[in-house]
Amino acid sequence: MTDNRRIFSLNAIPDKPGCVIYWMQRDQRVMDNWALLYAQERALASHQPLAVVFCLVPDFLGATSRHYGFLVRGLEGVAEKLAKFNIPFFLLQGYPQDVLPRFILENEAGLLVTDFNPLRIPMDWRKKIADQVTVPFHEVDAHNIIPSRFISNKDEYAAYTLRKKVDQLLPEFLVEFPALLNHPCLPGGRAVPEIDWTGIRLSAKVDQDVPEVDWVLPGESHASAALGNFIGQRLNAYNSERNIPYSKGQSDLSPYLHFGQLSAQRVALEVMKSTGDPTSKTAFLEELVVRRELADNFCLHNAQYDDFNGFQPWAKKTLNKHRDDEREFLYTVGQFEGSFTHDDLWNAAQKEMVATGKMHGFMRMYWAKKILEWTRSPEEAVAIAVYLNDKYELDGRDPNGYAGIAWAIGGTHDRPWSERKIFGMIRYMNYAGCKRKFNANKYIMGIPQSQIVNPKS
DNA sequence: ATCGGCTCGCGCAA
DNA sequence: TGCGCGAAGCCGAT
Repeated sequence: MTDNRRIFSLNAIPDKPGCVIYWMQRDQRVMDNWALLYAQERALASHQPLAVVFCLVPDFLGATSRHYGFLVRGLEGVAEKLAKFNIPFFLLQGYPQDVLPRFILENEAGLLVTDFNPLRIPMDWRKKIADQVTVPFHEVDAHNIIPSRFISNKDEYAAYTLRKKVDQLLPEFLVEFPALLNHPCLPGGRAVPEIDWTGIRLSAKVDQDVPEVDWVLPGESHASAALGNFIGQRLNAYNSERNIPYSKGQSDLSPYLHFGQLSAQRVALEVMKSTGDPTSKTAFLEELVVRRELADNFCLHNAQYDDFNGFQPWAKKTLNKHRDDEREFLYTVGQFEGSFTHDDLWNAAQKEMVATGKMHGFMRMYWAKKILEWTRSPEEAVAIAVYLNDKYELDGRDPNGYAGIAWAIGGTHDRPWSERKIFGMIRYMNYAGCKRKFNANKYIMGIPQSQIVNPKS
């Protein structure tokens, strides 16, 4: 049974007979998916068919072919896998509010289920759908181990305030998943369509200037293999290697977690089961659980999560005080995008992101803090960091990215430090500090070359 | 090499 | 009301 603390009603319509539809959004996988499990549970209880639907929006929130390719190839695997469970998959093209209500009517649905996403646009879609449909509409948090709406009803001040709640609740929520069952009946109203996957990829009206990458292969079977590889090969050294940007010490699972092709709960279960250095396991689980779920909490409760106005009062005050400080270097967004700063370490991090779709976690902090230092205002810095992150990172448009940028530029979830130019009391980082931690030149020399097509001017 | 101070707000203990 | 504490910081003193 799905824990009812995972479920949130998006409208007050009472139960109705009819098939169950899972509108898949953020959690694009068949296994280990609480939203799908709940939808099947409800369908079986009322002897009804179950269908999964995904709405592919025409411009996908400014995503590029890099993201679109990863998404669509992953969905192709979802459709194949669902078919083995006798669950049909429908791909609707258009905005949810334009295509989903009609689909629900045509299939004479009795219940609509979706997954959880705290970001502005998906939240707005949910609201529009809730206003239009005449069936009960339930959201299931399939992304967080401890459901975001349940663990806290406010914008947590720092990691330690959420960590306490995580430590307390984790044993209740970090449980094995029940098996998805072969579904006994198919919806009668509508034939399961053949989907022209290649045609969909080629016809997408997305930015074609950022190519797909080949170091990380999309889909939940590749995600599962990547998890096994990390636990078997690299988890043991995670604590000592994770902040060395050329050492492959990180899990590299974030693209899978972002697209929901891998469940964080599955990752946590497998890491807990593994034998290995306990310090590494603890350090990894801190990032996977506390940091990741803190980012969802931040976006859920702070509507201005990608904006200067969303910073803490002390941070806004100190940044305001230093608005007119002299900047030694000023760059345009195009100069940042093309890696044309005076700082070879910064340029290397930017090139890594452009070429691979994943900048090393430690470098993301340095990268964002330098954008603050080299632009005219914190507003401009946030806008540039968000633009570049969302365009090039495979895990762009994710709460983790917004929380990370707010941490680096706006001191969110961090503490004040001693006052200095431009930064005020926001934690400072510099080149010398990086050199103390790792061989900066080795990182710079190891970055693949990349080409920017049509940078912003 | 290691340690404390930097500075603010929280949440808990007293 | 006091006190401990906080993602990766830096800097200066020992």
